[in-house]
Amino acid sequence: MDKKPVIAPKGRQQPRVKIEDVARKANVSPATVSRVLNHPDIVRPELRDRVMRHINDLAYTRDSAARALKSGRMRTVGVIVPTLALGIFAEGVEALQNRLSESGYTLFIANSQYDQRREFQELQSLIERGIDGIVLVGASHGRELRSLIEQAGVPVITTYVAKAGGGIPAIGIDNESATREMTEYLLRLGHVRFGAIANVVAASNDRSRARLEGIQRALSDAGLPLKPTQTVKADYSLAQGRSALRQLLTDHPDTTAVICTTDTLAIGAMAEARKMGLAVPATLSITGFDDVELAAQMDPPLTTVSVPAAEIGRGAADYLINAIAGSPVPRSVVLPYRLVMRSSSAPPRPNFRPARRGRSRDH
Amino acid sequence: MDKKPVIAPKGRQQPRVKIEDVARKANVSPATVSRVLNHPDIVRPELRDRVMRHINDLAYTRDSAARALKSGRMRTVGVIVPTLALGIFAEGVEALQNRLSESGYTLFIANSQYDQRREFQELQSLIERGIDGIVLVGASHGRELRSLIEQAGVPVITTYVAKAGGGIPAIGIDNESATREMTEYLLRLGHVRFGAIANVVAASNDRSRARLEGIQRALSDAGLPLKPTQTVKADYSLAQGRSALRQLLTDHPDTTAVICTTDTLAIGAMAEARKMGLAVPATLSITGFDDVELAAQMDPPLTTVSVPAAEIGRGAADYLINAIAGSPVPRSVVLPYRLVMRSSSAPPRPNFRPARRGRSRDH
DNA sequence: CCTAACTCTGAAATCGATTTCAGAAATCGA
DNA sequence: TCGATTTCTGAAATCGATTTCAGAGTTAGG
Repeated sequence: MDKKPVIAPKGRQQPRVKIEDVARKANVSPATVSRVLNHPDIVRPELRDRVMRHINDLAYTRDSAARALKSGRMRTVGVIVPTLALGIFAEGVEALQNRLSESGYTLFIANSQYDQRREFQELQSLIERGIDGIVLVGASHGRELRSLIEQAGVPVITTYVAKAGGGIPAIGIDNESATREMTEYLLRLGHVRFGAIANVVAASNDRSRARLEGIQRALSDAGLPLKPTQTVKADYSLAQGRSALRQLLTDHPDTTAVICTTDTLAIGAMAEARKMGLAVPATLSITGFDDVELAAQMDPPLTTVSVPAAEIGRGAADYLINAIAGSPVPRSVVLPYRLVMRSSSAPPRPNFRPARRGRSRDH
Repeated sequence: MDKKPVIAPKGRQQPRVKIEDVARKANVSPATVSRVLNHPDIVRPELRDRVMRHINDLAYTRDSAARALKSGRMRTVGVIVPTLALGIFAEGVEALQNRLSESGYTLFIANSQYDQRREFQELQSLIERGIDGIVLVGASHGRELRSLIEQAGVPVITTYVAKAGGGIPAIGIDNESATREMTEYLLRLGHVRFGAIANVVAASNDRSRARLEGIQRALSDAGLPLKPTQTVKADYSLAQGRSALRQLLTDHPDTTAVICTTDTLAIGAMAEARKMGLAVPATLSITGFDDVELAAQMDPPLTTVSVPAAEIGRGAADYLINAIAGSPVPRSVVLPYRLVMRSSSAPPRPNFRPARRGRSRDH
């Protein structure tokens, strides 16, 4: 007689209430229930309330699959980051998610481990899922990835960089310019013997590559081009920062300033410097990039570049929300970075000093 | 007259290739194409290859909405973490995502900012999305949240804790036992004047609360119960670790061991200790919890408890995949933590030393 | 009081893939 | 060679919500 199983064997206990159930209870058609939910203003208030009551009574929620199928919109956005282990990305993703959530979107997350092939696969999976928008990191993507995006016709934005090729809009900072400024600052302090530690091992890490280029350019412009051995490549671990510094100082013991493309590397370098008995900044100035929470708490506090990760995340969310809605969107957004001068950097020891306007500290 | 806009204003350019298109090209029925994709083994190899070729030619991908509608499975899992800013959660989420991805699942991510109301809202949104499984953090959840889960009939698992109430399975470590062991270790070293710094400000942070209880229990058992002023409550920031230590030492200048419920707090405490001119571990032993990457790189390296975050993430993924498939699943999984003794902890200065078997270091 | 102009609601088609059911083709044994 | 299995494929129903189209009901104007 009654069709409801007394107790479902294992799976869903209730067969899930559907729009038709609500319609029957409320003595209206499914169409009306749908209207109540989607266009409340075109339903007679009295009727609307009655239907609403039954919706609540039955705790009805519409099936998003059916909804998506009919409407063609999933109300879903995907993001692919290299890794979540880096606070800078975690922060951006968190901001992204928060903003999307406010607008009724949900965020799919995936990570590529700095591997372009994996990025492509994850993107494929996301597109199959019917996402309405996609957030990427950086400008270096395979061409097949770009064509996949284009073919799918999904709005996309790439983050943490100021511009990306292939007509993809970007939101982020000008990485090269940031390290260029940082390098110029160190030059002004009077440094002449530089070293760079860059996590450019991963092919897709164009942020660090741009940062390295910023360093190189500034130094070339100053007539102090970096020799290959003055640049140590690393991945993004703290331990690599340590070994990189060791190697750098082995090759160039007289280095007075080390510029790292990441705070993690810089913190590793500082740890190693301490272990080697080198005073920072008296003997060696060290700078980082990202301004992670720890940077300010180091001893000495780390000079670095602050990246507005949360703002990038929010901006990416806003961009996609607008793009999906068909609203006009900016081509690209360049956000300001901020050089944070702390005490891990100082003029070099008064030795040979071609400083233009460096003030000596411990004269 | 004609309803189709000549050129889509902005959105999808191609009408998206559907299964029927593939079927027509390949001269088979949609059913066969579907079978090729879902049960390749029941289709004649020759035919299967032919269909496959056309699938690739047309770059066909099935519409997940339609798929989900028909099958009732979204192949989607949701996770709600307090925050991604903590490496320990980011690591777990990353492992979770990787494992899910291997099995064709996609991960929805949301964060609660340690707010139970927000957690509930995010869960609601995820459930409306039709997720097949949900991952939570910790055991403290509102009862309405639990009933929502139950009513939705969605498999759930909670993480980073050894057990949770309300019949919810858990995968994680025994937090209380871990700090109890840590405290006992410090007792064995000969410490008698303890302090604790715990991030128990957020009501929902039962991990840190359990850790604090572990400390308290061990000390009570040793006849050295912690006074209220020997416990400083904090949130999860590094800066709070600093101020907490300062406050602790203001109230109890003779403290010789400080146990923190988080590495972040411990690192903050170490920074402050250094600033105050206190030698670690000679004057003050400090311990943390989580074993973040930085812990090992500190000076001195931090004694802490290693939490298998990646394993937790993977385990949660496996649990849900099985639960969704209807396979038998374990009730709960308790993973081993690992006490990592590094040099931030040592016997107290030879002062008054009731050590049972502490070896003196600098005799 | 009757028709015109609206407003509101319901029936039914639709989105795209999956799967049951049954029939066609192929394989096998006699 | 013929019928009995077995294997494989296709037609059609189905998942649940949305939305068009048209008709029912209501109000207003003449």
